[in-house]
Amino acid sequence: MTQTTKEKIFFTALDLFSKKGFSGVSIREITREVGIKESSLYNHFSNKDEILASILTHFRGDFSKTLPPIEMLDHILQSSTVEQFLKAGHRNFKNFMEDENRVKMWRVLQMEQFRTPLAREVILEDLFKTTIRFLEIVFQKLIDLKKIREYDPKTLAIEYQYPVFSLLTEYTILKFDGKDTSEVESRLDNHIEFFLELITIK
Amino acid sequence: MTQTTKEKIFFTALDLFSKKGFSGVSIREITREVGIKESSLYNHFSNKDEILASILTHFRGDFSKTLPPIEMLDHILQSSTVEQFLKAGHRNFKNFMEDENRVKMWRVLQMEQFRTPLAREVILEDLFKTTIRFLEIVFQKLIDLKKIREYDPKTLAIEYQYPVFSLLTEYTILKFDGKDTSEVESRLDNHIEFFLELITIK
DNA sequence: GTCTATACAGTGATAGAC
DNA sequence: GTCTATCACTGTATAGAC
Repeated sequence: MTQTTKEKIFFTALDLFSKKGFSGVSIREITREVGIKESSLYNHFSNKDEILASILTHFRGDFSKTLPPIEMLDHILQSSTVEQFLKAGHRNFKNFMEDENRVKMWRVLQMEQFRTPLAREVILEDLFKTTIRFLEIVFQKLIDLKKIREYDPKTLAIEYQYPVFSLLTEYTILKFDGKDTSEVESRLDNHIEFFLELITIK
Repeated sequence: MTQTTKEKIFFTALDLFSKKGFSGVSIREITREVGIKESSLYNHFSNKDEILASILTHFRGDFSKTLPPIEMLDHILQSSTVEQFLKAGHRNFKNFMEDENRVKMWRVLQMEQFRTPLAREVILEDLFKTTIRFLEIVFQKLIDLKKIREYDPKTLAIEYQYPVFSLLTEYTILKFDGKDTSEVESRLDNHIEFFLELITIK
């Protein structure tokens, strides 16, 4: 639990950025919280923008580990039912977002999306494109395995994943205000049930 | 086309906020662009926060006009097919977002969602809740009219609308970078087709 | 790797003349 | 309703001692 000064700066900045936005937080405020002088910060980060870039890159690295590698897919898909697979994916992502630092990174990503090109890249490439491409492969394989009905795999990927993104947006806002999230969570369960029913061969 | 000073301040602030975020824009920058002195701005808005509140309230009012009043629903639903109804709604919203000021307000909303309680309220209440409640009533009526298959209307509302929100997020980012949006647009068309196929009585 | 000291332009906002 | 003048403070960043 012993943090280096650089780590302290990183997590303090993450916390403040996620509440007030990048431009709403000053170097003075970060260093005051960390307990060092402004000038000391520049021994660890060359400027304020580099702290933000470091946060976004960190999120990117973390997120890339949530999807199982394509090589393992065949094995996973053969040894589990579609329901098990989708629910495991759901649990997996839920675990990912249960880390409060990930939630903070998500908020920073949302707030910086029109100010920072890297934020847009992470949203478009990592969140949207990579996830959809992965699911497209999954559904194609499930069709080949005759585990689900024949359907355009990309359409299935979008119909499955896009509601999840919106539900996550709603969830994050509710959580931020400390409001009840049980309805959104049951909507997500409901969505998965609905989708399973839809693709199941009868 | 003759704008009052207050309007000039409003639209200049909207433009700048939508690019740099609220905290990234100074009163000086706004007034320089408008062509007045800083002190003159305070004759029209009591402070910087009031300009933001005015922008969010404006969006709220505009958006509330996009959904037809419930009293007219019976007439509309009886005199059109489900396909016509959904596609008209789509066109309607597309027109709404073709106004560049609305796009800017949307961006401000996204960026301010964790800094400004009013932004969260607009997203949760106006965008999510009101839209879903409206669609829930629509689908219930369509079921009663035997125009679509029997299904939980709230689930249908969510399955229809939530992908639209995500597609809109993606669309807005692509537009901001001046990138090609034709794929996202065809995904939206595809989603509507998919959903229509799903609820149609065969 | 931390500190003190310093630079200096930019911040939101107000008082009061015209 | 606009201006000039001014306020006290905050912004990022650097130089150089320890």
